[in-house]
Amino acid sequence: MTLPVSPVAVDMGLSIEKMEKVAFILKTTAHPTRIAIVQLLAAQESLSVTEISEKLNVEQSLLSHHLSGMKLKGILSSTREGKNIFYSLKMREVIDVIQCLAGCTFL
Amino acid sequence: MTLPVSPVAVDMGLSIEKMEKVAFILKTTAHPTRIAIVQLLAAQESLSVTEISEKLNVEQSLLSHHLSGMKLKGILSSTREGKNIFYSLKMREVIDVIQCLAGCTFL
DNA sequence: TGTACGTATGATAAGTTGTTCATACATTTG
DNA sequence: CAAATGTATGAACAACTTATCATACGTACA
Repeated sequence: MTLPVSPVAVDMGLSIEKMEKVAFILKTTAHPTRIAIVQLLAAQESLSVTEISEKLNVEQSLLSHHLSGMKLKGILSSTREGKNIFYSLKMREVIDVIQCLAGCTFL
Repeated sequence: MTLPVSPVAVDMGLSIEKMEKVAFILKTTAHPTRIAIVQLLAAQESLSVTEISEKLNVEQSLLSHHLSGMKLKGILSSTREGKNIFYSLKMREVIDVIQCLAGCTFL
């Protein structure tokens, strides 16, 4: 899981540490449901769990697991408003990452 | 693993199918060693397994598994030259994906 | 206060990925 | 053709991720 540190590897633009962080973010995003969540929140500023659940047709508990994981890892943020919890995109860069790949003609 | 298809979900910029493909590529890239491989091949055009193994200080067999996975998934390509096999980057878009995230100030 | 609604959490099952090791295959060279 | 070198492969296991279920928590409102 971690890259063995070698003197040579360090000299490569990205530090070992940064590669690990990038991998971490990629991993956190690498799932169809989570990509859909990002897409939704790229267009909407913020949405409640129920709204997301309905739009994506994903069961509440499973969605909640995805959302809290993404929050934990800094991709989303959330605030409560009464009974609802609204999620929104914190790390907006992931939109670009997805757009970049989505733009590939061969996909 | 797959996103349940709902009429609403379909109307979101990226099709379900495309989200799955994007997720697939992200997953294939989401590992420190594989990010390092991409970084190396972004700078070098092509490198043999031994060269990569030495630069990254990763054991031959493990590296081979990573490389053939990435090849299978269309990210790398390879050609034999004598005893050596040279790998190079086929899907160059992944460079941008990594660069994009690597550029995040907060990482 | 109790009931309903929205959301989170924890356990567990199921599936996938990463690692290691031993071994096999391909190519070159003696 | 045997030995050496470079690379791939497959099995076995460990580590992680995803999905599901039951249940708990927080808030509003009768």
